[in-house]
Order: sequence, then C-alpha cells, then structure tokens
Amino acid sequence: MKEVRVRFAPSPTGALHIGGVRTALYNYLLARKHNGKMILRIEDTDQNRYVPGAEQYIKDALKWAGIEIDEGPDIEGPYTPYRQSERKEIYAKYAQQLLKEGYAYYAFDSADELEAMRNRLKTQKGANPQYDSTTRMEMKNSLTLIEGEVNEKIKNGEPYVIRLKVPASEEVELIDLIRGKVTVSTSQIDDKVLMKSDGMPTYHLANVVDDYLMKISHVIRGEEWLPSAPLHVLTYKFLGWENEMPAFAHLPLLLKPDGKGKLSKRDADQMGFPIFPLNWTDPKTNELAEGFKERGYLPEALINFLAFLGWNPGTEQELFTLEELCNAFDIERIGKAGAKFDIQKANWFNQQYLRAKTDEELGHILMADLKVNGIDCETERANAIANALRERITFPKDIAELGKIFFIAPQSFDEKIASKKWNEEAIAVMTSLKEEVKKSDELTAKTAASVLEKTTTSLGIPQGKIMQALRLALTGGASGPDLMITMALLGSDEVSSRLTYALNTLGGK
RNA sequence: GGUCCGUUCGUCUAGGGGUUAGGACACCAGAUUUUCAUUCUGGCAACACGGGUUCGAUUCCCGUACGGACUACCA
Repeated sequence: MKEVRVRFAPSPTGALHIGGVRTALYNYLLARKHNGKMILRIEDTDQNRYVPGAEQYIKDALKWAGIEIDEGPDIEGPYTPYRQSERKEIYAKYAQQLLKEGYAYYAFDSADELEAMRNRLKTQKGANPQYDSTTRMEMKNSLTLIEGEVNEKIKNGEPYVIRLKVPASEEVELIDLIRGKVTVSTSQIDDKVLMKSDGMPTYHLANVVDDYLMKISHVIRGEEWLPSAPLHVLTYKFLGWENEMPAFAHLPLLLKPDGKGKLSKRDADQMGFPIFPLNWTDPKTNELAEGFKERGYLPEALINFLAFLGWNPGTEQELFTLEELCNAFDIERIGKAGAKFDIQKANWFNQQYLRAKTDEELGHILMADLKVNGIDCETERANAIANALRERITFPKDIAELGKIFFIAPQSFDEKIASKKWNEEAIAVMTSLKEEVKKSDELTAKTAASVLEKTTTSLGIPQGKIMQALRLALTGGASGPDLMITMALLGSDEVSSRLTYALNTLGGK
C-alpha cells in the first residue's frame, strides 16, 4: 500500500473553527492508523483576508488538542515550503503548462464586465450565469482576442487571470470514500480562475498542485468542497496526474444545535459555548472569544467528543484516548449526514475525563485556583477536598467553586432551606453539637458521625430531620459533598464557630 | 433558481430484507445515600412520506417532501 500522507490545509484568516479541529483530527487519525504522515499546509493565497497571528493560533490549537504535525511550515519535510504564498512560482509553472496545452486561457475581463455578464444571463429563465463554454466566447480572453492583442495586453501590464477551459459537456466521475460515486456534468462547472491577477493561485489550482507534489494520498476535507471536487479531478486530468490522484473523503458538516445550517460563531455565542479551541482576540475588533481550553474543556474530552461527531467505532465503547482513536479509526465508519453540535454531550465527556484524574491532579488544580484568590492550602488538604468533590464536577473550576466553602465561612444562608429546616429541633441539635464537637480534638468523618449521633439520640431527634439544617449552618447552602466528610475537612473549631454564627444569625440562643 | 449531498429516539448514533429496532447524552421515576450530588434500576422516545421490487421492507430501487452545501480573481 502507498504511504498514507494526509494534510490539514487551513487558511490563516482567523481562529481555527471547531469544525476545522475535527477535520484535522480525522486526518491525523488516518495518518496515525496507517503509520503515515500528517502535513500542515497553510493556504494563504488570499492576501486580502490574511490575519496576522492566525497561523500561530492554528499551530497552538492543534498542539493543545494533541494533534501532532509531521511536516509543516516550521517542521522540516521533504516538500518545503508548506506555506502556499511561498510557492508562487510553482503554481505559475503549472498554469503555464495548462496554457500551453490548451487547457487554460488568459482572461482580461474586469469585475464590472463580469457582473454585467451575470446580470444579463440572470434575466434568462433558469439559466445559471457562469463563465463557461457557453459564455466564454463573448468575453475578453485569449480565446476571443488575437494573439498579438493578448501579448500586448500582458506586456502593458493589464491585469489578467488564467482560467481553466472546462469542456462543454462531459461526465466527470469521482469516488468519494464516504459517499461513493459522484458524477457531475462539466456543463455545470464554470471556467474557474486558476491564477488571480495578483499572481497568486486560487485554492483550486494550489490544492491540486500541492497535493500532487506533496504526494498526498487522501484528501479529507469538509463537505463544502464536494461541489468543486469534480473540478479538481478535471484539473488532475489536464495536468496528466490522473493516476496519482489522491483518494477523496468529504466529511459531513457540524451543524447548529437547533435548527439547521452550518455551525457558526453566532450560534455558539447565542447558546453560550465556545467555537474556537483557544482564546482568540480578533485583531480588528479587539473582541475576545473564549476558547474551549479556557472554558475548562480538557483536550482529551473535546477530542473524544469531536471524534464521535460523524464517526463511531461500531462498538459500545464511548471513552477513547487519542491513541485508542488512532487504532479504532476507519474512514468507512464515517457517517454521511451532518451532526448537530450538542454541547451537553461535550460536557459529559469532560466530566468523565475530569473524574478520571487523581486526587493529586485535582488537588493541584484546586490549589492553583485558590492561590489566584489569595488563599493558601496544604497539598494534603487540597487532595482530600478534591476527593470529596470529584463526583460533582464538570469543569476544573468547579472544584474551587464548590470547594470554597472549606475556606470561607458562610455569610448568609439559603432562605428557602432556612425557613423550611431551621426549626426548634435544629436549633437544639446545633446548640448541643457545637459544644460536643469541641470535645473531640481529632474530627474525622467517623468521629463526626458518632458525635452527631450521640447528640441527636440524647435529644431524641431523628438525624434525618436536621441534616439539611446542619448543612445549611455549615455551608450556607443546600447541597454539597458528604456532610460528615465536610465536618472532618472543616475541623472541630471551624464547625463549632460556624454553628455559633448560624445560631446567632438564623436564631437560636 | 441550478448542481451536488443528505434524512433511524429531542441529540450523537448502531443495525440492516424477517430484530421486542440496540447503546450513549438529555429528560422523568424508583432505590441507595440518615441531606443534595454520585451510583444503581426502570421509563419516555426513532426508521420523513408515497410508490415499486419481494412471501416479507426501516433496510434495495424510483419519486416527493424536508434539510444542507456550493453557485467569487474566498478558502
């Protein structure tokens, strides 16, 4: 089998979209599965849309996601350079070849002239106005102008583009690994611009030339490229590379969570979830878009989630490490239909991966978060708190959020619970408990339980009736980790003082 | 409008000519937890529609509907 070489070819026009991460991931998975190579190619042929920092962002994002690049802009490889803007002459050379062999032609039409042509054709019923075999002879190009005129214009520096001369009516066939055979008539394809007037190639020329030169074996890209894929096939043929053509796989799109359509930043903003892997500040508007990373998503969780949006292993295993994904991945098992982006499922994955961490790892996160707020905590205690909280967290920040009760005594109390549970019985138990608790110097979950039991039985009050009140007094809230563990973590002095405060504030004596 | 692609629970999906159409998320209920969460058990819930082909179609074929992508000197 031919060496598997795949490429992820983003355009540095802004932050990397989450859908782009998935495309990169599928490429990476295929490469790793077959011990092949993953290539990063920067498609920066549109100088107008170039955004400084975007390329670095893309690299950083892939790195964070765990997607390693084997060849790319700053990783040595046999087919440098990997930035298309640095390969201008290469494309020009192949454009010349096409020109010479009659597969392409010069065109001098201005933007206004093109628009006029489209407007003229639009009025005709059902017609699809395009620059193609039916219209090219009415336009200003090397097919309609005499040779001398063409040379003159070029010599005079008149702007021109090079267009592909698409045959009038031929069936172009393409085998897509996901969709099977796709057939399109060339009558539906227009004479696409290959070289722009600024001397840069368009995507259509550049991707074909580079994929061929870089010996790409599989082109895995979004479904939005499917309509132009036949054009690319045609280009391979005209360049004489039909036999070396890569295999194509067009991925289903990531759709909006509700309604239909491609997932966009707007949707994400509206639904309150990120769309970019990392924080991104738009250099034009200075607007900051929070990334998945900063929001607290673990890369392994996001990757696992993304992998399952459009692909599945056919087994009932849901949790996959990146390595397991590499082994299990199979293009054949990619679905055909678009997948709606359900952030709840992503949250679930995040929870799974977060819980799988050790107390030490979680404790470390807690300590770091506390430090930001000027709170110090010993490692051992942080680990114990992490352990108590581990089943209740979805994001790393939840540990500090839920764990702050261990460092900050409640100033106020949940009124609903207070009115419901803070009664005479509760007051009696708390009053007694605050004294009893002081007697045991080492408060553990076990001793806390026995002290509480002793107190309640001596007062003849069932424990269940005052548990909520106790939690309220200790934490100010109605939910949290195991109460006995909470007491142990607080220590007898703190328990006692919080009970005192609660009695003073909520009433008692 | 034209071209291409698609359509199994609310969501991600498995399956595939004869199945009680399976799993996961979410949701709901019960159990456990002397509290909330966790956990466990259970429940709700799907083959877009119409024609064929066939003994039999959710599965194959054709239409229809619906949805999406594309339709630039953007990628």
